Amino acid sequence: MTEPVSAPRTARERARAELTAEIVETARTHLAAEGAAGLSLRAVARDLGMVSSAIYRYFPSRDDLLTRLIIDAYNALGEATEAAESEVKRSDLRGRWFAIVHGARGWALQNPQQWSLIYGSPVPGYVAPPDTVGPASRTTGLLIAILADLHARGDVAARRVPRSVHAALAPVRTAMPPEVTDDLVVRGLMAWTAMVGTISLEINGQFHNVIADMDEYYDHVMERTAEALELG
Amino acid sequence: MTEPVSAPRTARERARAELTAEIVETARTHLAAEGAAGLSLRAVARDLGMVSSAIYRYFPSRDDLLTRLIIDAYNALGEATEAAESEVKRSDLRGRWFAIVHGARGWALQNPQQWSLIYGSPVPGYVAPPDTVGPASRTTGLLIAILADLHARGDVAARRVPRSVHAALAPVRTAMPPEVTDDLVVRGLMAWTAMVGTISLEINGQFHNVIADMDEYYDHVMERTAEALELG
DNA sequence: TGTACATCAGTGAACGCGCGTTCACTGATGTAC
DNA sequence: TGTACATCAGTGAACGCGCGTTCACTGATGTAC
Repeated sequence: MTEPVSAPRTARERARAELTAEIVETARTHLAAEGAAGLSLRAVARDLGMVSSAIYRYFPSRDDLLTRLIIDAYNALGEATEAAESEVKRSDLRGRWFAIVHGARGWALQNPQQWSLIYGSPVPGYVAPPDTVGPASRTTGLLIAILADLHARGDVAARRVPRSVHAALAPVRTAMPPEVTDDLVVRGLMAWTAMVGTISLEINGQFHNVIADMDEYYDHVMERTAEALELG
Repeated sequence: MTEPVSAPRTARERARAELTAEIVETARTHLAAEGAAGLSLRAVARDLGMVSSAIYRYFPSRDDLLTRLIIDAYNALGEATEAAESEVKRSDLRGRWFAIVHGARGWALQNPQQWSLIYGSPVPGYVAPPDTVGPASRTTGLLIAILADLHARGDVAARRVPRSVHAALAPVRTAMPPEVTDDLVVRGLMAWTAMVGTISLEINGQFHNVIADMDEYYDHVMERTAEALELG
């Protein structure tokens, strides 16, 4: 995922790159099984047949390993949604939306703990370093592009938004083409919340004994959300 | 919160009730500070000046204490929303909706860890016993009542919903008056998801550097959600 | 091409910590007659 | 009202476990001349 720029030359460097990858992969397996709170350096080392202190040659602390997992998770989700979205004709905004939301849910259901790592409750005592910001915005970037194209298309109703709300939107606007109307920004955020919220509630089991067939329900809800975005 | 039905008679029973309450309260404080994963029986006992094994006279295990905290959280949220909602004129459906969503967010911001306990990622290794079902449905019950009243009012557009989605809704329907249309059920679920999703994302810090003024934003989003529900 | 030195990976022992849970025990409180 | 017995709360020690991190060391790999 976040591989070094130049290919490793010496045997030592090659071995180092491979072992780092193995540590991350093993840690990811443990994460999937136990959750972030249960991730243990000693357990990872044990699985790899090394002594626990050896891990410190590769990661200075447990938190750094966690950071790596978080960045990888953002990137994996980003790749999943980008790959799906890129196969759709640019002019088909609705199709692009569905590619994103289905790509995201598919990935989330296959990697629930990784999803929780990025969209669930923060790991207690852990503070995310700024390196996570870039990967985190890959998926949201796809949605922003749709909003921009939607605005460019021009035939979108733009409701007025109160001054106070306009002011509240200032931070998101820095990541967005300035022409996009406040109304569209709000609808985009609500659509995003609907997607993330629905996926998270499903993963957390909140739809048990509520919805029998989540595939159908999700599809229908995302359909309605697309309509609210006027994706046609 | 879940106090015994009959008042305690003997000194022993009174002391027991009081100490149980103190344990729960101390545990809640620890939960607020460390999160569910960091909740420790020994730490609670230490705070109360008892030896760790003494806790076992009151709770058979850590999981039982957690269960108690979960039930209390559901009840506290239920009380917060019920209290707010009950002050609104019955015919004012829009007002009732706002009372619920503001009550919920207010409680959540004051008790973020308790919110995460019930709507966040499940505590690893913990399985919720069926006792939590009743308290869990207090707040949702308020929303269902609004949907029923909305339907009774009669002037609500009811869009057709595909057969497959109708089938997916079977479980929720068992907790709802049968006249409520599929369309309204879906809109209710989406409104609920918007509320829980927005609050959870806020608590998890996902709106950092996105929204400057969450009060304004939340209010506006809930306004739009009320419109989608046609609450007038 | 060969040698001398520097760099690095992995070891094994240790530090210091915290946890949930069990168990035999003491002493106080409650109950039945 | 007083006595004998049963119930219960709290103690203190222990079991067995796991964790993150540090440190001095060995031996292999890489680099400069």
